[in-house]
Amino acid sequence: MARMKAFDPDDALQRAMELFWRCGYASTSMSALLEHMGISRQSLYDTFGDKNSLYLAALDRYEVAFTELVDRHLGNADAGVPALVAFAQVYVSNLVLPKDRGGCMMAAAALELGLHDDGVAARAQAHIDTLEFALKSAIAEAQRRGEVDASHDPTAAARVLVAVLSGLGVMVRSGATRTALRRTIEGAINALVPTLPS
Amino acid sequence: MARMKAFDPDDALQRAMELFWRCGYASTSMSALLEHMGISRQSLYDTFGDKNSLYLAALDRYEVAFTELVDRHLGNADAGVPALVAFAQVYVSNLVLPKDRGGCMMAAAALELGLHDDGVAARAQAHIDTLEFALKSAIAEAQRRGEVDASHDPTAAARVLVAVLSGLGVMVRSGATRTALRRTIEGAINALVPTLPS
DNA sequence: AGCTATCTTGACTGCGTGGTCCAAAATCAA
DNA sequence: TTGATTTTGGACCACGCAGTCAAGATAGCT
Repeated sequence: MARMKAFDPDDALQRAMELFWRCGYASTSMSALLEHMGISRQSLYDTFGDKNSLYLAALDRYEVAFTELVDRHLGNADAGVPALVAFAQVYVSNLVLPKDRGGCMMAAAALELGLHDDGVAARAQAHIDTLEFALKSAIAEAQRRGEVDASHDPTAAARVLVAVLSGLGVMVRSGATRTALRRTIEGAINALVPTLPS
Repeated sequence: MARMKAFDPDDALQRAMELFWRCGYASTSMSALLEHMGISRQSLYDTFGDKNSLYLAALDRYEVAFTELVDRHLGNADAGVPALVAFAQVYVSNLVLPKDRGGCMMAAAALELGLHDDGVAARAQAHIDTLEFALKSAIAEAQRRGEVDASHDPTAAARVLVAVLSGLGVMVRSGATRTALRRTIEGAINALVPTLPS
């Protein structure tokens, strides 16, 4: 037959995601992508199509990783408030860690393109729904386990938490420190899902 | 002397702000700005300098209008929970109204450029500080007036509310409806600043 | 009227863009 | 070896970009 692919498309996509994540869509040039992905121009277009397709693929890859993260922390049926707090910590770390204050790629995508690109808007909406459902489930489970007052509405609390987490993505790019983010999300959890004195 | 300026620089800047608001920085071309501002190329460069300066000026104009809005609702010394709720309503309207789901220009600016442009990051930080301070003051006043339990920490609550409001800007560009936004912010206020039964 | 400062129009310049194409080199299987 | 197929690199294209310049029209002032 013929020659095998010499580069790992998954690695290349990962690299593309990193650059899109840091610089957004419009400000990321194909030349910069080529350099950062470490493959040739021809290979890129053959494997991923045009810039838009590559971006959407990168966004999907981001979402897969995000969903895994959510599942790992909140997927278990017995995930209560401690799991929720742990998830929040990791979420903040992921916002701050990528090199330097990377923020949330999906939030950036929604703000930059959501208004004009239905594909991006749909993905952002799915992202939000995923997060809200996982949070709602965790809160409901916490109530079942008696950690949280049953009078709270898990859906409403989850909705607010999603907004807070989305807001952190904005704040981190405005220069907010890691501790500021942690204080914010901890304050939100304390107010929205107050643990009962046992 | 000489001929008077034939166009109103303030109007022109307002127009520029609208376009930057809707399309962001990188995706807004000077040609599009010329058309939307309704002035000639030369006038634009003479009056506002290059693209970056124009953007920062537009951002400043946005912030001035925003600060006025905040002052109008939360500036009075006797602004309590009702004023806070009213402000939230107007805030949501402003997110949704500009043509179609305009979102928050400052949030978009922070996400698109905050990482690479210190001027933008500083403005976004100032925006957040302004909002947080006004909210904190209103919450503290509400406590003084007995509307809210004094055990709450106004600073912490204000911080979370800022995050929620920032998050709304992300959600609206993901396709969230006006009612979804209102439910979210109302849920946040109810949880963070619960009005005492009188 | 004459002067002067501004506005408008349109052409122009580099430059960077996304995207295509080609050819040589490299690598696999038969 | 041969043939198929991918990789790489560079050349190339049309286009849009931000920004500049010059010439002419227009308006206020003395």
